[in-house]
Amino acid sequence: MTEQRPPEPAPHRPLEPVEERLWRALAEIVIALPRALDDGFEADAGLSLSEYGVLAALRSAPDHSLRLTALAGATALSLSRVSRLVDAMARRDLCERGRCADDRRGSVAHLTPAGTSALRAAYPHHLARIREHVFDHLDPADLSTLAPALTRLAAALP
Amino acid sequence: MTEQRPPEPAPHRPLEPVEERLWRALAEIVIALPRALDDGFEADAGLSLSEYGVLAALRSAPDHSLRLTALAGATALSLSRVSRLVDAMARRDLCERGRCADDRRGSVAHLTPAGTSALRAAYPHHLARIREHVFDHLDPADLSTLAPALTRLAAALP
DNA sequence: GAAGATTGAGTTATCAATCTTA
DNA sequence: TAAGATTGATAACTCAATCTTC
Repeated sequence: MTEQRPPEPAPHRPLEPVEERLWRALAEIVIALPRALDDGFEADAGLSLSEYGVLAALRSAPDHSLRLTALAGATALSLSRVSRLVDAMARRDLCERGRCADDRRGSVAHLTPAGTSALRAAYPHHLARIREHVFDHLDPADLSTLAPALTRLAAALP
Repeated sequence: MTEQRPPEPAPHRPLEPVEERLWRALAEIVIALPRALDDGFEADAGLSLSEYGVLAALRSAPDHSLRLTALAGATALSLSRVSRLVDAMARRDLCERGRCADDRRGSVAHLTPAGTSALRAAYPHHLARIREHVFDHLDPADLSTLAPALTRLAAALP
């Protein structure tokens, strides 16, 4: 009975100190960063962060249009959230809804000129808050480690 | 007129490509990670992530008690959210409310034995999800860069 | 039956106003 | 006046059920 075991079953191994520190920081970031970024942005820009995300996703899509499912994927929002959000934004003429040509189940959101203007007007405010709350506190030398690591993390999320 | 200008006023300088990649990943993480961690955790553990955070904060506090403002700080939740959450948890006997001895404005939350049990029972589930959604996707060699960088980021949040 | 989308119902989170004590 | 906390109103968000089309 001298059979060798692996150190410990992976899912139950407690966090190492460095993992614990990372986890605490990440937990605080996911809770507090959206609040910090949103705080004042809506007042300055007339858009919530989610609305900004929708406009930005449409802006960079072919024909400035996306099906709702694709929009949900691009913004990481849930489909039902996107459906309601696009409704509200269409009422404010930031985008318009349409039916999908080749698949009649589909709904498409399309960027309007007013939406383009709103996005352009909001951009400097958005940028300023990202710098203020994120990049002003990061060492430029760390970016080349952080970017791929966080990208892998994000890619693994459902 | 050959006067030299700084490259550009900092708050308006657009994101560098590496910054853009980092920002996109971070944006996805703050939106999708809480969902991913919460998904199933409540069913497995009988606690929401916020409730888990409250219990964990109380557990590591002197006398297993914290004033609500301190609890809000420790969990990164808003004070009003904490007030309601502690109410709901007290109804389930996970913690109890008390008045502060030396400052009669203050409310204190105190961990109960049932709260301690719930925390202990939830811990392995919590740990498993953190490993599954975070550390399984990070290179251990990056941790020593990531941990301090994210800690600085978190520390700068309001 | 499965995919895309919508909707009703319920939960979670925030804001502003308020109350009490310092 | 300010700090700690609570609460009513409201917005954001999710879940499950549903409808339509594939």
